Amino acid sequence: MQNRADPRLLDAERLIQERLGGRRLDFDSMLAVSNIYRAATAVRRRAEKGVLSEFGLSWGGFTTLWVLWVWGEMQSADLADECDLSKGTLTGVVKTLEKQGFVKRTPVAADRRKVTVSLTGAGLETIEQLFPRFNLYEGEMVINLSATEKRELAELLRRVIVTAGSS
Amino acid sequence: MQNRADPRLLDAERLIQERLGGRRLDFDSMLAVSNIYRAATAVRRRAEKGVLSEFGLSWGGFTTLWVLWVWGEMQSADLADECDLSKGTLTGVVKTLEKQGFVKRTPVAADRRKVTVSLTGAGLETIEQLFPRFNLYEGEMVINLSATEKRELAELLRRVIVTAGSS
DNA sequence: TAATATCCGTTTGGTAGCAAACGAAATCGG
DNA sequence: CCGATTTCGTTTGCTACCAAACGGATATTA
Repeated sequence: MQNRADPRLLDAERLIQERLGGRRLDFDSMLAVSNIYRAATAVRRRAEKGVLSEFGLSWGGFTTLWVLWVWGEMQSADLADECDLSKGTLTGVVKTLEKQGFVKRTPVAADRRKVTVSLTGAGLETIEQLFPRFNLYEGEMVINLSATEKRELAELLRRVIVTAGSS
Repeated sequence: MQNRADPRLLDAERLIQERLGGRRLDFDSMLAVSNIYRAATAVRRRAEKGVLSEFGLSWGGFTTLWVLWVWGEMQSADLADECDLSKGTLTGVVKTLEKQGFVKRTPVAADRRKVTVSLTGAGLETIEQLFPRFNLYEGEMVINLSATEKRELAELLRRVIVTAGSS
């Protein structure tokens, strides 16, 4: 374990080990989990400040647009699920996107409790313009990883998602 | 690349490739970045629903308590920095923690613009009880990773943090 | 088929989070 | 010194997010 590889982040980690080293703690898991969260925050902030703000979109708004683009028209509950948002939150996100003209809601005739959400023309145009640029940002953020490392990272995270997600 | 390793998550990924495959996109980066975010959400939710809610703490509140535990009394700006929160957000988190009696704010005599934040006795007791349990949760969430893989994951994420964080 | 239970999206009430404006306090320049 | 600038933490206004309560619509069952 080359523990001195990156001088920028490990100082704090070493301090923590000194402070808490007396206790029987699982440092490997601690560092893995806390870095997941820190990385996610950094990535989100960068994307929001960069591309997304130009289009007036939050991370959640972008995700919703993107899911609708890939999957097409969707029922509200499924959309919430796919976007990994509670249904209450999704209502708000869709409301905002509707105001912006990116999305439209359509009542389902067969079951009047239900609603489907779909992209408008403007929404489609926006996501088609936006996504390639977003993807460039993604590339920048993992620029220090080789292709193999990216796949490795994705695979390791996949396992965490499965474990942590099955609450 | 064994792309069929985990049947649970890859279906959507394959669909995406089918839908977007015609475009010249960087899928490796896309999957790495989006999995970072999904993993972070899963991890946070699980921790909040599990241990943290028992102590009436949010993720941010926990982080703040933890940082104060490791680093000791801190000035507000440094604390915000270390917790990776804006100073405005930190004011709110500290206000909540203060209400709960976990933390106290002390004006700095030498510079009356400044304030230091520190754990109260109850705060210290709480984090000392809480952290080992939180750490067990962390362990559970990466239970499907070997020790080497955990360190690998932490290291890959460290590089992402450095790149994405230097905005 | 009427009462009950379940299901669906929205609303509500709360915390969290950010950026930008703010006001008080310290520092700097002349 | 004294005015202008910078540096703090807080406040403000906004979006996002969740859980739980809600109310209308559909299913179930007796």
